[in-house]
Amino acid sequence: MARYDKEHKQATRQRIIERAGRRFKRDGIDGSGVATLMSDAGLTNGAFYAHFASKDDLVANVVADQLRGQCESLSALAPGRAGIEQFVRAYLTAEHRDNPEHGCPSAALLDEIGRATDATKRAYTDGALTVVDDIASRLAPHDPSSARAKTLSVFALMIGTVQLSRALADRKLADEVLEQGVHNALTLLDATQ
Amino acid sequence: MARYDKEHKQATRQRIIERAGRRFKRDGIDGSGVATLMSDAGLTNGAFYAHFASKDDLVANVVADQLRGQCESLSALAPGRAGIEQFVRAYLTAEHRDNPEHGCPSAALLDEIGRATDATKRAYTDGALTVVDDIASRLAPHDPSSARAKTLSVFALMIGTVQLSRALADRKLADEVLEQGVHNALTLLDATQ
DNA sequence: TGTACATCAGTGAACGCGCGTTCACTGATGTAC
DNA sequence: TGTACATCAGTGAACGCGCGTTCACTGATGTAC
Repeated sequence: MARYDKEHKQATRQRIIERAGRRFKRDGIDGSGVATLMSDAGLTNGAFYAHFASKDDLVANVVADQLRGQCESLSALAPGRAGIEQFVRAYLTAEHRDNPEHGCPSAALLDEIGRATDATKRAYTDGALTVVDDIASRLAPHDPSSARAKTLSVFALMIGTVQLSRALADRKLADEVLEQGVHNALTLLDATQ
Repeated sequence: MARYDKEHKQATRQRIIERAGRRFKRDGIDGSGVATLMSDAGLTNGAFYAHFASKDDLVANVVADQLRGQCESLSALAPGRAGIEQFVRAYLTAEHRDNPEHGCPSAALLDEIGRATDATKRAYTDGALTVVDDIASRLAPHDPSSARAKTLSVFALMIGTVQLSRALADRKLADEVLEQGVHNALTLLDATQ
């Protein structure tokens, strides 16, 4: 049960963070207990505090990790505006709406993050800026900083759209909202500010 | 302690619903316990089940009530597009961001509503459509149904913007997002689809 | 080479607490006589 | 008019349960002799 090579504990920690990300996105942060999170990672509750100082500490780490993952996935996109459009269209799908556990952490958790600790909000801010600056640099390679606010705002539209689509009990209406979201996101991206 | 006129119990029920709305918007649904909700209404926990079948039942009623309130507040707006612009500008302010308990239920709770019971999602859908159809009829008095999807999408932008602004630890950036949100919401409203 | 020991990731029971929910009871008031 | 009773909104203690957190312990392995 012990004396593993020194990467082992790190790997376990990372596994807890990744599984917790899925669980949080599915059931909410307040809706996910430590015992469940540890069981998701194939461990028992007692081991949790060998890896994290508190649940809040885990939350901040999960938020940072989720946005890091989102940022990495951007590198698979086509360069320039085509890649952004690809991203927008993939984001605003019924598949994303219906599978929050594999989706965007912002769409699943943004209002809970707004009520979270400062450490979590800071982790969110840093991670979101990395994502957004990556996108902004594709949109306006010569002046990415001016594209930052615009990109953040388009991102807000995308987040709100998926959340709204998840909350609507009428499937047809929920699909319409996604479709209109694609149209509006692209309109804003192409608007000359 | 009893034998009140028959409106008394209804008034108490309504008071519970209204106070619970504020508490939910401040601390989240999962973050608000029944004992706290009743204490907010000046009562003790035991009386709760004389008014509601369960916490879920209260949640659905609160969601319906909150959207009804939002809809009523629309009647104070100027007629036509000017009223909509007024609404958008009031919504996307630091004041709204910093006082969720008096603000929009969608901005505070939308991702939790997406994980709630079907009854709650249905209450949300019905209430949101009433709000949105009211706005759509101001935008396009002769063809409100075609403006519905567009209005829902602008509403999604506004919701996402306030949530993002609440989650960002950098105040200046959070303010920028609101400002850009106003610009983009108005751009979309004026776009000829 | 074989044995005794140190290490330490993980176990699992327990802590006090608040959760949603139930229920026997209270006590102020309207009604009946 | 005065008294006994029925009503019923609200009380507050208790239910079992899961929460976040603590801690004495386990046991497989690497190291020392």
